[in-house]
Amino acid sequence: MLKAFTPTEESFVKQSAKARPRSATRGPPRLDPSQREAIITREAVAFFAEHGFEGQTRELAKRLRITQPLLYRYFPTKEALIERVYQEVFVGRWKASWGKLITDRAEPLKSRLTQFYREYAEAILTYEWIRLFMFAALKDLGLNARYLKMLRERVFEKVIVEIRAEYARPPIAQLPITVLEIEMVWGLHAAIFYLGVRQFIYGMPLEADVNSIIDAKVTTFLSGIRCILPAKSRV
Amino acid sequence: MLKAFTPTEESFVKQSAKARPRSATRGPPRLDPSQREAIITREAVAFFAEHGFEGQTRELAKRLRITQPLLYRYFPTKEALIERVYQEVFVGRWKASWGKLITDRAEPLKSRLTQFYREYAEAILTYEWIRLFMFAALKDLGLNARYLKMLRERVFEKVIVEIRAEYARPPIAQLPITVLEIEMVWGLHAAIFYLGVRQFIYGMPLEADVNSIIDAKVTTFLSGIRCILPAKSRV
DNA sequence: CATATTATTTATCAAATGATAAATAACGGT
DNA sequence: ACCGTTATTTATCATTTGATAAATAATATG
Repeated sequence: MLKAFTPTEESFVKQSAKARPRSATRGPPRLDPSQREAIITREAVAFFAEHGFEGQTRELAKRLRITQPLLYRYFPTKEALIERVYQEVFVGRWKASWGKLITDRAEPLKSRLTQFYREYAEAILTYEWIRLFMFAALKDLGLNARYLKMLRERVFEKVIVEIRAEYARPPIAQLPITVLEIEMVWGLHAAIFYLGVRQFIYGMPLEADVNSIIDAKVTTFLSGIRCILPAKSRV
Repeated sequence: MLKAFTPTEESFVKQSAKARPRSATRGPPRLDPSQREAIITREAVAFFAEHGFEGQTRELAKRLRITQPLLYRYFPTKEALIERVYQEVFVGRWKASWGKLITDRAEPLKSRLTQFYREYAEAILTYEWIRLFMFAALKDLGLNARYLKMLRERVFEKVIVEIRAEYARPPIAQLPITVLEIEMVWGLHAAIFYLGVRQFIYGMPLEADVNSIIDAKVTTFLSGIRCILPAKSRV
């Protein structure tokens, strides 16, 4: 049974003039294509996050209160819809401001890192992001390789550059990033990501506040990384 | 032991007397049921680890060089086969000796922890274990909830008990395990598990030796946990 | 109101997929 | 060497599932 559509949903979109009292069991009438597409995308994000990409188009359509062939008016294939979901979540939730946040030496290093990881955690520690990322990673290595390459370039390497500068170590142009350094940053990243795994894949609610955990992890990270930085440059 | 036979393939099993030169394109003839079942299980572990549990029985059969209906002679349903895979990997690779290893106070605490996590890492940091665990977790929360409950009881709590004892803190019967304590142990566990995620889900080879990483993580863990242990008991 | 446009549905296809039943053939016992 | 047992295959079913084409109906426009 189609549960009578909710007020919070798309019910009021495009109910322009006549306040048409549609038959209650029926979905909304002819929506504007751009609206419909947005609605489909939004629901697809939630749907595939829950069921994985093997989730069936018919079930997705049912959740949308539309028929399954209508999906194919907006997306040529299921794969195209999934691609759109990727864009929406992995690209759309990346904040362009993060690069400058990390490298803004007007702020103390620790507060920059804390701030960045708080924002990053807020972006990725969601049911959708974590599960979709894991589903995508298990499905094919390509997508995640791209994402993690970006993460390394835009975050990991920048973080190490800043740390080197902070502690007066040789710049990476002079002494390339070491395995130990990158491993430390991976460790910090892993700790935060794993909070999402615990919550949204293992289904175990976190007992502590995320921001406190992040603050603690960043502190530990910074105190730990001093031990493995390369020797000071003797200028 | 099931894996006792055959270095590489099932080719030589049961080629008893006559050394029958079967047509090369054909699979082996009538295998002993217990052997066949073991072979199917072994291949199913690899197959589902690669493709997830939506992997198709026909493709699995092809890899086994048998026909698909033969699978149903050994396992009533696909679900039963998956259940067997769970058993084989998650139950079968758990070592009963770990409990005593952790609590054996004849050994120093640090070497006990290092030894345990080295052995545990050796068991779970495999393509099969990591991916199957993640597939299972994403599919339904039930299985992993069971596993993680076991992990908490048989490892996490024991570790905290040992640490409390080592540093002369109140026993957990007197002062229950705190959120911070369990969070620290989770963190250590996460770090090790994430090594597997990087390798086998993200497809990024590790640049450092696993044992060295574990030693370092255990060291960091032990130095970090002293700060968050409850106050000493004043007896 | 009449008509064109098009968002949406209905009907349906073809391939995939888990599962079953009957036919076949390899092996062991006598 | 024969024969019964049974491991294995062949043939096939019933759903499921991504996708397409045609029919329907809501909206805009004149």
